[in-house]
Amino acid sequence: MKTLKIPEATIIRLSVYSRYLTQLDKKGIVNISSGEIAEGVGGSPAQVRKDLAYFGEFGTRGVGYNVRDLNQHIIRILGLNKGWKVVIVGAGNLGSALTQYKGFRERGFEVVAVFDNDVNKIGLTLNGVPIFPITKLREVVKEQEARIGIIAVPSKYAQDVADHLVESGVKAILNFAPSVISVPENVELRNVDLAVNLEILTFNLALKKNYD
Amino acid sequence: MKTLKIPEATIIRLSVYSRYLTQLDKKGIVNISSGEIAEGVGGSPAQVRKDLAYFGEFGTRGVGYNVRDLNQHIIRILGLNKGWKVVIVGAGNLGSALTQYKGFRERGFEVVAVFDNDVNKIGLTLNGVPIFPITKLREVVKEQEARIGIIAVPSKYAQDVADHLVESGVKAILNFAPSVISVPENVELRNVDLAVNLEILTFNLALKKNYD
DNA sequence: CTCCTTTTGTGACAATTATAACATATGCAA
DNA sequence: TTGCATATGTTATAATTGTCACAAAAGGAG
Repeated sequence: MKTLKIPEATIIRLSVYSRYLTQLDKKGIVNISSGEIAEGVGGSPAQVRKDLAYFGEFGTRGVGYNVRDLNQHIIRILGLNKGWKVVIVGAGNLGSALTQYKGFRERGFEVVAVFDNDVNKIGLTLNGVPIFPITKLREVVKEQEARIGIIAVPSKYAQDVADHLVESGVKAILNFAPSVISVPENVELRNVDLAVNLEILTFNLALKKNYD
Repeated sequence: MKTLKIPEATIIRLSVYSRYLTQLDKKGIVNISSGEIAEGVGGSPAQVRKDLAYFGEFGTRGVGYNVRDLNQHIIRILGLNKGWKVVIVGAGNLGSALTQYKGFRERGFEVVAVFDNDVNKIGLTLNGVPIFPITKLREVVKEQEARIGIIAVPSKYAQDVADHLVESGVKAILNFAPSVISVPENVELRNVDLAVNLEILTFNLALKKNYD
């Protein structure tokens, strides 16, 4: 179990495995093989085993894996057993949708606050999550001990918001604004560019010329 | 210019370059070097040149690239010059947000319709985009010649919606539901799992143990 | 207890992707 | 026109990631 240099693709797959295992667990399935996992998520058995092998030995030779047990291991590997608190900046369409997104809670994330400048929104709640003015960011982050910030504001404010988040003590940022932002290297940053995903699709369509 | 086997990472970067070039163009900047692009998007000059080299020679040695010209080339490479029409299935929080997301239009995508089962939503519009019942999917897709479908429904309906989209003639699907779905191989599929992105962040935080 | 089947974990190999180095082309100045 | 500075395009090299094959371990049957 050497923990250095894990491919990001492996992390993404582990996340998918975990989701799948959660499903199986709910169905009452107890045991599963790498081959069945591969089939369930669309991959190869060898890949599944290799991904897991980065972190230890979780199966039994000749038998396979215990669904719940393996899922617990993956959840721990991904750090999801810590109950992360998340703040979202931007209560527009996207910010509101993310705040109410059930998929976050299901995976152990709790959105504790949303921030916006719009005086008409401040004081309201989204699904029970309070909307604060941006000026309260630092205070709330400290008080709630939130470690993750999500940026859901227009591009031109993204860097500014990122700076505020960093200054407030957030350790990881998920940026939905389609702009390049920079943060200190002790802060994790990930960009989700919604348009880019469509562009990859159109590139492939254009390449294969099968769009009509 | 051999068009085979382009790394997906290259496509993602091209998309980012293009966004950056659009910014520069608006600022009136005419020329740029691979080094400046690299600095602007956070990469290396060699990487920028290599990415472009997959598709041709767009620069002038000793000089650099013409901003607008290069951007046009990339836009063409990504297939964005075709004015793609998009339908979104699911008018919940996420579907609504995506429908009104300005970033799509800025990159040449037009959301022409949203579909939902909720009778209270049908007939309404989101930012001018009409909401139809799912039963109208095929008809609208055909009529509008939409080629891209976005899935923004709960996981358990995702596969079903995907089947409907494929049956309606859509050639590419962007799936926001956190579930594994399958489509015929002549249909492009891409998954955007919002929780996975947070999980990659927490994995890195957990690894570095710098979250407190 | 031994053999046989099954499925893991791993080490060797192959493919892919990124980095670096360099030769080539361009523009400018003298 | 020649030489120099600059920045591209490309080839070679390195690093990373994925695939494959197989030995090792477990469980069950005889």
